[in-house]
Amino acid sequence: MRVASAPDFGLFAPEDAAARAIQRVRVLLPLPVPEPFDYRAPVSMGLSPGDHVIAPVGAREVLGVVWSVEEGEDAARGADNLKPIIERLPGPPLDETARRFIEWTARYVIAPPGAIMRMVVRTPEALRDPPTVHVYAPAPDFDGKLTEARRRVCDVAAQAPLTPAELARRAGVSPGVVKAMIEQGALIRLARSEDPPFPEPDLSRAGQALSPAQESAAEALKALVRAGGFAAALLDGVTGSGKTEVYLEATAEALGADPSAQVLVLLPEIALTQAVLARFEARFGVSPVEWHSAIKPAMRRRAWREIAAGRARLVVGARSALFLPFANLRLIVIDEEHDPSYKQDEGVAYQARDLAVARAKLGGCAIVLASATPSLETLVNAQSGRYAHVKLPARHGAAVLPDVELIDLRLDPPEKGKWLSPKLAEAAAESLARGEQTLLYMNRRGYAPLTLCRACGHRMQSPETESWLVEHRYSGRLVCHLTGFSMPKPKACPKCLTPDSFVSIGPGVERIHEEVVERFPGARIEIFSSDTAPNGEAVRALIDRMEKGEIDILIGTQIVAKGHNFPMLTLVGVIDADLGLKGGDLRAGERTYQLLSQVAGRAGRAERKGRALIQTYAPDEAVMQALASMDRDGFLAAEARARESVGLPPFGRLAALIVASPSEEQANAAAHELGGAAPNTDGVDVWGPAPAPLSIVRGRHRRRFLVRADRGVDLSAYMAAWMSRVKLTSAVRVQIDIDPYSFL
DNA sequence: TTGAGGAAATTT
DNA sequence: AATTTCCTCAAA
Repeated sequence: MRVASAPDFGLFAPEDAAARAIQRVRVLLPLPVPEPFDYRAPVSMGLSPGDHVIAPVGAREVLGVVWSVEEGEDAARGADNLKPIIERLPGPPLDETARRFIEWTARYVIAPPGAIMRMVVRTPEALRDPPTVHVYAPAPDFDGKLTEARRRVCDVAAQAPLTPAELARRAGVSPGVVKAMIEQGALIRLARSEDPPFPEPDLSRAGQALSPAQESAAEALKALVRAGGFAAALLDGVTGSGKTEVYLEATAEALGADPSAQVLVLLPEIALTQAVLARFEARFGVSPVEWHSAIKPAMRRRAWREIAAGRARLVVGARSALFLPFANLRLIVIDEEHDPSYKQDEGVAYQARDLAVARAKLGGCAIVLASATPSLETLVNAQSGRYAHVKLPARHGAAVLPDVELIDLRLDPPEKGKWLSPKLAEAAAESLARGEQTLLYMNRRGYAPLTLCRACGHRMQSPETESWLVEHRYSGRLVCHLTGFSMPKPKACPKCLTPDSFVSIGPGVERIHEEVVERFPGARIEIFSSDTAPNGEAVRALIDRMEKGEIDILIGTQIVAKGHNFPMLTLVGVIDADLGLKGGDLRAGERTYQLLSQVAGRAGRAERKGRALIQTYAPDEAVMQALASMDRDGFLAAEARARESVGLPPFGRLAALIVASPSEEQANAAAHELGGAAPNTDGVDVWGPAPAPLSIVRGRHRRRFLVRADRGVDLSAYMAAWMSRVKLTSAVRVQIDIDPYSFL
């Protein structure tokens, strides 16, 4: 604290000159404020852009990042009114690429930059030196006598310094012995980091032997990596073609480029299992650094610190890993790039796959998008030459395409109250008789999607969203699959009070199970859904039983679509192929093709040809025809033509805007005001407002706009301009979703 | 007046 | 996002 000096000393007091030497720093805080805040800091703090600091905000102290620094007379003027930076944190600064990525993302998704910052920064602890524990090693210069017990403690401690409790336990002596040795100086204290660096990937290991096709694909990707700078590639290969081994070679190439090079592999959240990590470990001798929602805070801190320092070289994570503060990212891999889980719909809405391409561009690094069923967006980019198109044909001996047949439910309907058509039931019986396995795919959890009162026609609905409650018969509850709301199934209709008046309409996996048990008494039948296998352990146990042939018929939701290969599985039956096509979603056809071709692909190996039977009421639909002939490219070409003709993505842009308010009138008023304020621009269509399909969520009434723009239009700028024209009361929330995937 | 309780404004 | 301030309503 400076003491006010007398006027006659002022001119000469050196601390006064020092005090004037201040910097004005702009700090981006992880708060939803529109711009970085200004603070002052002494020049001696030596701040520069990217540095992490603690700054006062109101009564709080918040972690932020220095965005820019100004020095000199101009900067000092008026800076007295600014609050001072409290502290500069040690630890590596956020590099320029990371900072530009935050700005770019904020602009693109129309969020305040601080909202993006909140996804990047963790706690100040991740920036301070890691916590340490005290461990003890034998004192080299200790010359006192050693008893037998003490001798043993020294031997253990000489192997590796340990905590007193560990030393005592491993040496098999009482803690008192160790304590006395410490007091007498026989052991010396060392500090060991609780969060040590992760072990380095071993690049000297050879990868798996690659087929000639894999070899040339790997070579193509390695060439892109070696070239340096931005480059994108679609790695396009069917399941079982060995895509993982190919991108692991590109990973090795990138890591080998320089000793601080980092690689990020993004996977759909569900794929982050031990099995996948094991493949990385087999290749590089160490487990990669993991990043996803289930990682605990202590590991999060450690991973963040090591990634920011550039010491964590290989990171595998879910979509949120894209916002980690990489110091020298040289390659991004997006596995299963078509997977819808890369799209975040809530809060800050973003498509991690698209942001990753932007991140790669900003950082001048390579990006590989891998899939057996690429998204139309990516395929169009590959075909137009913006991305390299690296194709990988099926490996000999791997799963071969099954024979796919459509079952026209109009001509071959199931009996009343049943869901398996005679053809499918017969095929399952044959498969059972041969001792082979059957998979029945039904993408709906629970027993029945609708519970109806026979007496008055009342539908059981979720109180918040008014969507139907799905009956779960095993738990005896009615569940809303959108919000998670659940209630016990009532004894009587809540509307007309008639007891036992409910009828269950439509099938879910539990109902299919009921039917299959009735049809095939004695067969071993199980359900595979997130209800029967809620965690990784249960999933593994179920897959294990299936692999060992302990299950004859497995009834599963889309959880079965992902990567398991069951050698004895020869028949796949899709109960209701039309389910995913309902709702008029832009990508419904694409998603149905991806999901069903993946499910069908579970059937059969080279030595046992598989069969997939797809039940549909619309066998003439392009998706169904494409599935029957397994003609992926034909289907995508038709889909592309259809989208191009109406200017939908990827041949145009889309944005959704949802206004939500607790009061319906307020929501309507806000929607009306927004509707009137929409700028009139060539090449932009604004549709709406309309009540959102989920018209009430968490007690808020929702109104929805959909905006379509030609490809050349800067849709983010359009939406931002639109928003700046209206000032809404704070009770009304507006959510903008650039390139929406969910149309609820 | 006082004080909940909730909406609105503020944070550099 | 997290506080602080402002505002309204109702009881004393």
